[in-house]
Amino acid sequence: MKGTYLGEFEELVLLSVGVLQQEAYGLAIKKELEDQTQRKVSISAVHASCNRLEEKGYLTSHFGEKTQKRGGRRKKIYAVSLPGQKALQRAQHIRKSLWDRLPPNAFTLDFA
Amino acid sequence: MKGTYLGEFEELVLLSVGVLQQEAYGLAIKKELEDQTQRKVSISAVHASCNRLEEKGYLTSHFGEKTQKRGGRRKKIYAVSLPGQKALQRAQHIRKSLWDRLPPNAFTLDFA
DNA sequence: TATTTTATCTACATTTATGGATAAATAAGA
DNA sequence: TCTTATTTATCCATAAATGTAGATAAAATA
Repeated sequence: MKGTYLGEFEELVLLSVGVLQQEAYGLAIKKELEDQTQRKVSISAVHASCNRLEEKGYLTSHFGEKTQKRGGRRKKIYAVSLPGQKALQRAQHIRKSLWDRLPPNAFTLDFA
Repeated sequence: MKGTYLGEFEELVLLSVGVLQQEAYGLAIKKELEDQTQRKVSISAVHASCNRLEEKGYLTSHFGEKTQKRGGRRKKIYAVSLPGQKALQRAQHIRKSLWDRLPPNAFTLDFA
């Protein structure tokens, strides 16, 4: 089972890339994750995760054009590949199938 | 971020325990996971994961009664604690909030 | 006593997240 | 042009978390 799944953090990174579109590069991904999760995320973790996702074929990347406004190295822009989209779908599907099998009142809390 | 989240495998284990109710013990959890994920899961991974989830307070456990029909050590029956339910809820919520932020046509695939 | 079912333990390899240092690319100013 | 500041990626070493195999022990029935 090791390494065969999307990790949870990886899944969030993939989703963030989908959300950010043309602005999906390291720092922006970090910020998006921090906003949504309310936790501190290290930039190294984001880069490491993106590299791994690219190795796995779930992300693609290209370097952005230079802009007039800022200094700084070019942004490495990521996009979710088709296999990446399928991996997201698969993860969702597995959870949903378990979710659907939960007996009524399995939990005290209301899972709206 | 390390260790602050439910891992993906842990999340599936929690859900399986919710599904199985009174039958939520090692082997049954393994089977449930294998059925739903279509992958091989080692029994050690299940036990290790349950132990860790119990340490984190997301699962509780008690030993089942002896049954007439079989030999064998008593089953250790798990249940999802309230914090465990909240952790599941939180994981869902974070994904949903990213999901909702996806621009239309962010993905080629249809995420029904 | 033997057999079955299950948990527990131990050791380990792999994966993941992090911090910190460094390098590259760019713009702006002297 | 030269220098400096800025923005970003890359690299490295490491700590922590995760999943696994394999051995062992315990509890139960026959």
